[in-house]
Amino acid sequence: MPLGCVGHDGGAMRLPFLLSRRLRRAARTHFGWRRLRPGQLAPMRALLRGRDALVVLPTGGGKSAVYQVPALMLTGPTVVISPLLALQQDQINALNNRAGISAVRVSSAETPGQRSAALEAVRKGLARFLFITPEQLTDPERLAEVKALRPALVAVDEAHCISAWGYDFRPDYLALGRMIEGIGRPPVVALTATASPPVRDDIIERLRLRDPLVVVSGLDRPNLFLEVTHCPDEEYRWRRLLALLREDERPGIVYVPTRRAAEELGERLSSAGFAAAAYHGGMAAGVRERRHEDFLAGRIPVMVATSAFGMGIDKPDIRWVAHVALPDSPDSYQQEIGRAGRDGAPARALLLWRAEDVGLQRFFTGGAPDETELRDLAAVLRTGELTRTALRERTGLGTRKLGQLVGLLEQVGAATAVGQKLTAPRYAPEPVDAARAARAEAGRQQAVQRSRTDMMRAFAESGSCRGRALLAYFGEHLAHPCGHCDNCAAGHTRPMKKAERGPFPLHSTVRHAEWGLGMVLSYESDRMTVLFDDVGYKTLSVPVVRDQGLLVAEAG
DNA sequence: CGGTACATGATTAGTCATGTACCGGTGCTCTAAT
Repeated sequence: MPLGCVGHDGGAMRLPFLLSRRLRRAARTHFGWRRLRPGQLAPMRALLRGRDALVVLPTGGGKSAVYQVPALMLTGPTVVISPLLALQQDQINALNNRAGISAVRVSSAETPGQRSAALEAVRKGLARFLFITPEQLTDPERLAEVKALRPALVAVDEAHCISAWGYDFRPDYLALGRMIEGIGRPPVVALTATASPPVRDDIIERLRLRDPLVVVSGLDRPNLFLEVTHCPDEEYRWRRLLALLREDERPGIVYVPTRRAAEELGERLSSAGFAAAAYHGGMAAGVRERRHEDFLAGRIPVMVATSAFGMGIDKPDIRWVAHVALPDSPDSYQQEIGRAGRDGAPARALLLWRAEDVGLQRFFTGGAPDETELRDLAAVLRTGELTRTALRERTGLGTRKLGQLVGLLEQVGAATAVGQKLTAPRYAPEPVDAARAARAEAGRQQAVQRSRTDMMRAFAESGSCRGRALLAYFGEHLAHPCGHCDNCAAGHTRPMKKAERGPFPLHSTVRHAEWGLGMVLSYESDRMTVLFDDVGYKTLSVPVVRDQGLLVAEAG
């Protein structure tokens, strides 16, 4: 057992100074880290005291340390819930390379024998970290095995996946809160590099965090120069990309919206004499792995990729990130450009966009779910407890669609999980009402997603400080121009005067007759941006708001 | 939702306008055939 193990009620827990000292000592002894930043220490102290935490720290800001250091001071193993097997493997290797620390995992990549060996190692105290995916925890047996290990801490890595993937892609993410309760509900820490206010709310609600300490730091990246160019056509976009490649050092990442674009642009760049390769989710696992490694090792200096290339790229010297299409949201944009310049040296983020790019994002957002399919599914759920396979047979729905519809019905109280089976809860609404409510819920989610795309476009079209606009989106206020964007460099931006602040304080709550409650995020010349719970981000004219009394201040 | 690719038709030689089919991201897991 490592030095300085403590229970949640240890006397020293109440003294922040002593606690910080012990955390620093543990960080030095076990990991060789000489200092911890305030954004790391505060959540670590919270966890040791038994309090939940949500930590938003940029890539390379030492997120893993936030759970790893307290993990070694607690009397029990830490369960790390992490979305990608490749990412898990990297983290496990990193931990196992430290003397005296051992991490294992349970996933589809292990044989049943290896899985029980891993659990046994944790049970005996030989391994301190157990890595696992949400999908594994849907198995009640697996859940019970993990619970029996009596974990002292749960870390949810890349927690924004709950919001980004839970609703339509990996539905098991939505049930994480219940699963964590199922393994005994120790303190929980959620970690991510980027989370706008609605995403934070989603994480807190979905994980069922209790009064979490929320720590957001380092969203502004002064060494990252933000540039946006509107491209009237594809030819112009290509020429601007070539100019970037000729001017700038490697390595760099070009983000494209489709798999085909990744392959085609990769080829085209190679033919133009650049050492470029493509990366997307449709490639064979072996090829993907090799390209990932080659990029990390510097053998592929330019990667042309879809959003599949991202999490787990632990490379400090990426000199630029270019977007050859408008990202679906500032959330994705921030996440993707954040991979550049992690070493602190100057780096560029170049967005080459066309208005035509928006259509694809609209498609990805999806349309309204079918009312009849929802109603039929809701009715079938009322007949008893059924597996997903049985549900697919009874309704004729595909795996993917079934997952989406079940997720929606769960949210309106018309579906619930019992072990691995699904059914309607006791007081479930009538199928007709359930279907209507589920459609409304889907509509709300899609409205919020569309508003994110609108904000991304507004960011691209903006003639004001981009750093400030991006931070405002994430609910942070920057009084001065950022000084690291094209508009600042062109001298278009200046500090905000008091008079430019509008009629409501920043971050105060307001009510709109139609859109309901919202939070004031920013003022920019005579426009203001408000984030509404039900419809997402909206930009309003301050004079109109003033003259027509569109918004009313609300307490809270 | 909107772009691209290709077909069609009006015409008498290649081109152009219009119509239409098709496509589009992110990963876990288990199973069955080699």
